[in-house]
Amino acid sequence: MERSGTVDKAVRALEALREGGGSASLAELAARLRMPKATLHRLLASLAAHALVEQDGEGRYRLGVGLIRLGLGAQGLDPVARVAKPELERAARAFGETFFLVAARAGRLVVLDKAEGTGLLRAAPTVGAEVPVDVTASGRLYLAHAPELVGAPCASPAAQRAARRGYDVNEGEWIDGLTVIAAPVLARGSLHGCIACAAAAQSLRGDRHDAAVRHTRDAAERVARALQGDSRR
Amino acid sequence: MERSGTVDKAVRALEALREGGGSASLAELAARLRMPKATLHRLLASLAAHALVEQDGEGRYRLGVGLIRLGLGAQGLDPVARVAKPELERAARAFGETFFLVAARAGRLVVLDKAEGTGLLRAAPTVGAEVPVDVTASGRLYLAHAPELVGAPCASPAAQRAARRGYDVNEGEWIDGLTVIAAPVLARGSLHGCIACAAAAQSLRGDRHDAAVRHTRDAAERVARALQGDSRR
DNA sequence: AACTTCATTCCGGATAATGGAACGCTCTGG
DNA sequence: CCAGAGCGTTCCATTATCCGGAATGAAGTT
Repeated sequence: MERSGTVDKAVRALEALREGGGSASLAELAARLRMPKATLHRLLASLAAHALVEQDGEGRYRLGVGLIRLGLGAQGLDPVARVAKPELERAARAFGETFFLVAARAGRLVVLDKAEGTGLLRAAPTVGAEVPVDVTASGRLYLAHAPELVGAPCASPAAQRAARRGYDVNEGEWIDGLTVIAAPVLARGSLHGCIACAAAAQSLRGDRHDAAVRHTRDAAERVARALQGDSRR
Repeated sequence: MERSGTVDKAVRALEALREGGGSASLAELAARLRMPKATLHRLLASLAAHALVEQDGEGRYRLGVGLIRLGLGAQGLDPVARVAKPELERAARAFGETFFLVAARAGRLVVLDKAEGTGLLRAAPTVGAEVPVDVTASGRLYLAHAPELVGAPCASPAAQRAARRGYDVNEGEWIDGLTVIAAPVLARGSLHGCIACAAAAQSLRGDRHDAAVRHTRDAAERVARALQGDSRR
């Protein structure tokens, strides 16, 4: 697959700017990316013309509002993310913990959206971040229902058990102290994503655990029903 | 300011993909952008390598998850948007109408974030979209407090009146039937943005109008206080 | 099996990206 | 008050690489 070196460099600049957090000077960025200042400056000038990057009062560069428009556009055009958003917020408000949507895109599992809980101690996943397949509840549901979407040959016994039960639980396998409960969004015979509830392990004991399972499965089913009814593909 | 033609074309492709809504084939995109298919294909190959675009099962292109990460990253890194988000949601939930955040970026007014109301008839601004300066409440507040940020020489009398009052109202000047109430976020002696409440004109009569003003000014003040306290610039 | 339509690859030529060096500017400290 | 360091920005000869019409191969469609 033939590529364009110029575009590659421009995207690397955007990602470096994001990882840096806040703003970065041209010289800093050039050093981090090992690019000549002149080259980088030309790329940033084009990105700035479309507002994908901006410069503050005295020259430093940061990500621009054009990216917000494109990013929210991508989210809004995604059928699953669109119908899941209100359900995530509803669940987060009702239960007080963080709910998020995970789906397979380009062979990887990513967080498509989230609605954070209300507690002082709460899970805060990064939207857009990748999630591992092997050690997560969402990953196992994908292994069982659609292994080809995450580049896996077949499902493990544990994954098949989770699929039969209709949800899966992950207690500290992925991140120590974090419990995640995930339920599949199954519509028109295929898996469109997973709704997951994440919280500190202590917050999901006993009754709270059962309630979390209920809220998660309920939200996943609502999203599935909305997808069925939605005429748009 | 010297630019890179290659990067310009790549960004134009992204924006065309967003405006098209949903997905587009290579041939469609090439026709819309008047680019040779081979050229466009090379650009998209690079964008796809970074997940800024994706291809569905049979070749069609759409915006990718990498853009969601970059876009929400840009929003999360913006100090004003970050502290305003919970206040927007709180106000929208409490009052039931749409609240949004407007700020000047690169000499233009743009919607940085929003929280939609609950009614069936509700305002739904596009995050990232530009807002005119002359015919909006937020625009007048900018004219009065920081005309240089929106490329204007001086403030009109109407703008100065709005600034003295501490908020401004727009009834149908911008969009027929739409009433917007805006209040400035003033911190450390300068204007960082405007919190605005938007609804159908009929929904903001009498008591509701006064309540909307109260909620809007309250939210703006909370954001301002959060900005003062926040040590990060 | 002929035809259309699609994404993708090829390759010689010309364009436009490259990057080291120089510029103008604002600080900083002697 | 000026030398120096740092910044973003511009210059320009070189050449890497982007360009794009044409060719390819794989699906569908008639």
